[in-house]
Amino acid sequence: MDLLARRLQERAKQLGISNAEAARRVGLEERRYAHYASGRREPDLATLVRIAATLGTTPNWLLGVPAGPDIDADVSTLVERFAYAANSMSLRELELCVIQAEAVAAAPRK
Amino acid sequence: MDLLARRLQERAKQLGISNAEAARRVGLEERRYAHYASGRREPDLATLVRIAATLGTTPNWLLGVPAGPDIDADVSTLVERFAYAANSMSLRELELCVIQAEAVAAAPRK
DNA sequence: GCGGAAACACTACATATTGTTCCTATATCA
DNA sequence: TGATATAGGAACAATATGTAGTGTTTCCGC
Repeated sequence: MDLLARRLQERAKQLGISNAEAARRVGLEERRYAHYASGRREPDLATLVRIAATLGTTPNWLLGVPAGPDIDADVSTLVERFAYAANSMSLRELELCVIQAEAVAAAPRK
Repeated sequence: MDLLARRLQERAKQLGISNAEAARRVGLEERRYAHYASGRREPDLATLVRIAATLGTTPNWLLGVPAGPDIDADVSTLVERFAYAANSMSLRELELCVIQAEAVAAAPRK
């Protein structure tokens, strides 16, 4: 399986949507998107960018390019997801999410 | 002119090399690379990644994807706070925070 | 149990796009 | 002048893509 395909599957799972739903959101025909998600075909660059934007990720992540040199890949991926989700929130909601996260970070470890 | 083409030209200039030299470094035939650098053709995804790596950039930059999806200053400040808090969390905790944030973002507005 | 919708895999083919070759032109330098 | 390097145009065979048809499996309401 191709890396892009795995990432598309993974991202859909993260968002809790089916590939067909992802296709609809991106504005592509189901079958066409299914080709990308199965690794049989590759999208052109403009389509890649649109898919990444719609799914709340970046071409870098879809193509398996590490975000930063020193940063932990898993952490930065999760922070990116948060940053994207932040755009769909009101400022107040975002603030509450951050407060909650800071509380989690400050919670005593066992 | 295509964006990728402009970025390739810009990057070559930054590195102080010709397009032909860039082609050699990436390991592509001059003519083929020249097509990318002129916007007449698009590379496949694997080639794009290789070009980006060789030229010391990323697919995101070559495709013009902004570093951070957020634009608002208040939003990016809060995201930064989150990123800082993320360092004090376990990966699992961070993941749960992100899932929670995504759920908030996806919740219907009144 | 049954019908229908949804998701996904496989095949096929006309079309569009690419990789490559051949050719021309300009600039630089020995 | 001759040699070398870079850049780009035109054209064609090879390749990859978009789309359609078909079939299978799973799930859900009745």
